Amino acid sequence: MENIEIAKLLSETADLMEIAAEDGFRIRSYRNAAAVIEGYGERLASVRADPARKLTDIPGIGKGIAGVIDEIETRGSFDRRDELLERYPPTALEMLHIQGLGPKTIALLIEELRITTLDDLERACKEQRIRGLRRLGAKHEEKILRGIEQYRKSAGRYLLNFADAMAAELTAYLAATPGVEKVTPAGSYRRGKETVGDLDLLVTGPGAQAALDRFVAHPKVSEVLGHGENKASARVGVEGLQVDVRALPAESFGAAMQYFTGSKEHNVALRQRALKQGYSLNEYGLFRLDDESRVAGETEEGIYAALGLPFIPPEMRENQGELDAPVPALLELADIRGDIHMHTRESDGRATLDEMAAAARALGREYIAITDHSKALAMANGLDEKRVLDFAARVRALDHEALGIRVLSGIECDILKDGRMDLDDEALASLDFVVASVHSYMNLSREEMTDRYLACLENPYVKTIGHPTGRVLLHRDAFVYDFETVAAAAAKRGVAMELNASPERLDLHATLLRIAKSKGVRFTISTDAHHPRHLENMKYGVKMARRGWLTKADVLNTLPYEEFISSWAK
DNA sequence: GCCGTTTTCGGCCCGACTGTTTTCAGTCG
Repeated sequence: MENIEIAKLLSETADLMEIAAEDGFRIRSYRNAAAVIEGYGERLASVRADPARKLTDIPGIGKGIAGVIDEIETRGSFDRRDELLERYPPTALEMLHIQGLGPKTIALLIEELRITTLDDLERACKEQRIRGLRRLGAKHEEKILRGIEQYRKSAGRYLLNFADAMAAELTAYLAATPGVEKVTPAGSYRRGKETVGDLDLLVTGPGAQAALDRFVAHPKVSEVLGHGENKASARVGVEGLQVDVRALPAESFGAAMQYFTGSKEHNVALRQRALKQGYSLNEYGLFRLDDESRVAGETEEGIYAALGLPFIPPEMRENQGELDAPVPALLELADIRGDIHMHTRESDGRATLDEMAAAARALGREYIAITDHSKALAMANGLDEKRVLDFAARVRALDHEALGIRVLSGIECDILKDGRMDLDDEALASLDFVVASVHSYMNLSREEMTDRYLACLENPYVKTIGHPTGRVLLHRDAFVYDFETVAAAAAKRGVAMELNASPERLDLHATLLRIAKSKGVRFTISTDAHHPRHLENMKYGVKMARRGWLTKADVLNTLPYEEFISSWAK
């Protein structure tokens, strides 16, 4: 079994244990073990197979969990999980994803009202049966209904990194079929959308149809939805992502790529343009209207060129003016030189400064900023003024030559409710780089939140605004405030805005990037890594930047170290 | 459950808000 699947079983069981009100520390151990396993660089199966090694050598895994892993590897589940699943319906796990519902309330709902499905729960709220329960009232009914709505809205969507991993695995698998010449993902995944509903893979070559047969036989396929000559469709993995694989002839491969990459709106605009020029465009090619002869279709470039257009990068294909504007030289991953928002064990990260630096250097970064949380985030063990000063001195004393990478001392400082910084000026002045972020009071009124950001921009030490809208994909909506006013003020004050590259955030998103750019804002793109492997998420940030039409010149951490530092001088 | 040791048990576990209370449990970050 894969590490990720083992981790999932452990964290699900931790959820159930919470509903069963078991010991909190034990639950924590399960969660911690799940996180460790998910991030472990090697399959647990190979550790188990090696007589010279033990699972308990892995920090976070002791005798108990090691036994559980053995059980999982031999029979796919373990006793404690099975017992809990008999006591609680599977929906119990789903209910935990609803904002405002926690384990105690869920246990109460199941025990007192026999609620087993989301529909049950919705009905109970509407029939005002929740308010009869201990400690619960009318406000809870409203809150739960809102939570159910939000949850349903996000169901069936998947984060880009999840789609990315699945696309990589299936593309490699299909490409290994004899006679397959090309396998290319299309759809919203190729456009770099932050969430995707399904995954489209296009296959060409004499072995394309054999690839369809191989696809439906893939061990991760859980349900075949359709399997014909030219298309196979299936749900993949425990998560149930729908994947469509299409077999295509080489002569229309480019047309199919264009067609299936979308967006629908971009394609409509492109077809209208073709008609005006005397052509018809469909998924088989570009054809002359008069004699129906094929003009292009083998490549996407050929189609755009025949229509008198430059190649339009997939990330721009949203019908947001891309057919009428010059195509900018979009940012590339290779342009990125620094990663200037990340965490270590000083607050809520999982690795040390040295480990983060080494991982960043391995990815080719020239500089990083360590930006742990400030003290307002007590749960993350945020730094107070004294710890900040100590940390700044420690970074100054580092041997950057020996590290092979420049390390900046930084902080992700909380923006307090009224817009003041969580740390005093002396502490902020001691640091090289200050990211200012909102982590509390997220439901302020539009005016209050706007004023809060405007006040924060007055602080002379703030260099960039971290994850400026606070959205968490599939989970939490963006804060409400006057973005244009704040962006204009940031530009005026010389404060950058962050594009947070974490696949759970991707904040700012494309539309806001373009608005901010139009106001003169400069950007930083950072991973907000809490683990060395998160540093690789930079690619998602770059994707989003491209969706926002950003070029190298818009992004400060494309600058060489010395220029990056001096770019903040006002 | 795991971990660490001035080792084999005791520590791990913060702080604020919300909604329901009438002094606090539940949830969230």
